Amino acid sequence: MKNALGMAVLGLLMESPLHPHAMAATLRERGMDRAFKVTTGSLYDVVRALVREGWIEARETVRVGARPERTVYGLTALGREEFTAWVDRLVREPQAEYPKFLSAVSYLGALGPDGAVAALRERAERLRASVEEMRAGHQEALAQVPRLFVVEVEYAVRMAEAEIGWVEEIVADVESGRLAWPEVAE
Amino acid sequence: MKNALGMAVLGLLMESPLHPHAMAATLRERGMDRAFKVTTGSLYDVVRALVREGWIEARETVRVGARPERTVYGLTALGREEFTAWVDRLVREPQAEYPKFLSAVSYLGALGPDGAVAALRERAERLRASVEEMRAGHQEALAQVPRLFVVEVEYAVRMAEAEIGWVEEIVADVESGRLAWPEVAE
DNA sequence: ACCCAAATACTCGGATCCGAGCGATCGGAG
DNA sequence: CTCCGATCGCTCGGATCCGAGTATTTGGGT
Repeated sequence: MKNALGMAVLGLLMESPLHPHAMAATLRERGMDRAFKVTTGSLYDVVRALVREGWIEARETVRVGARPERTVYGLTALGREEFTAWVDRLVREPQAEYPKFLSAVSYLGALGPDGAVAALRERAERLRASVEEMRAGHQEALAQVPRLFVVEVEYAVRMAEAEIGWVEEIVADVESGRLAWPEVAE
Repeated sequence: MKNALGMAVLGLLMESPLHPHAMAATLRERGMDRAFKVTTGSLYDVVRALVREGWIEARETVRVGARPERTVYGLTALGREEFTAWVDRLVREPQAEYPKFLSAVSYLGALGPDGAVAALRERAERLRASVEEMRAGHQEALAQVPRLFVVEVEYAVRMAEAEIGWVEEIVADVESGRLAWPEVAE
């Protein structure tokens, strides 16, 4: 089990049994799709994998009207344990991840000083917008649920702000010449 | 073309034609494998994709001794253009990404206040170690190449520091009760 | 009464990812 | 000279990912 979406599924089933379509709907409704990429295709794969591991199990398959059957899944005892173990592990151990921006920054040189400054400025602008949006959503959410349930938004905001700070610093360094531009493949 | 490893390949070929195995070796030698996940399997897929797009082309296939043939690839004119366009786009537009930690934080509640504090403390510790390591590597690198070529390490360090800051703040908030723990599925 | 948009619920297959493995060759210790 | 481990360079196939498609049904507007 690699896919973090699996964790979201376990998290939902901690509350009550559900069928896959309902899981997707609930995740989106709660805005959890900001933390997990929830695509239908993957979801069904993930559910199958969780069954294979014995962490969830089919409870019943019901048919409402003449729509496709719904298979309702529930947690097993093992699944309950694995869920917290999973969360614990991901919190404890930083994973080596490869954000696209990190890759792109490695080749900042290719843009030339002016190109780099322009692109970085635009990024900062977009980041500011997304921070604004997240903040607003967070405020709204806080009116309805305890802070603990939306604390991940605070994390996302903080990270975005740190990135903005770094980007602006680099822009300043390029403009002041503190970040020299050796001649390089253009 | 989604895979950022493709960008790394183009970046290398800006300097001179190479065969896949040499690309992997060079990337690792230069420590670029901190920005790109470089696995052999993916590399050959990526190279094939770049050929399909017409961004690189086979230049020759040579055989040294009786070892497997090496196919040497070089950039096309199109590839040259696409490289900078690619970098530019990734710098300008923040991508929605889904770091595992963000997912895990969404379920921090499942650990209980004490469990959460313990896990977060360990994370902070590990992050501090990795910052230390990055800093050391960066110093060493600066002695040999211009800052521009290792500026992505500065970014990584900055982000890690921001994360440490956030983690420590949350720990404090939990301990002081500023982050309340509604009773919840355990 | 009728039509169309949205919702319901899932399947399918192509694209991608990636580690294990493979067959060969080279360098150096004895 | 000969054996062994490291290196060379790549292939293969399973696992995963995921968007587009399918087929029905409900609901609201006219």
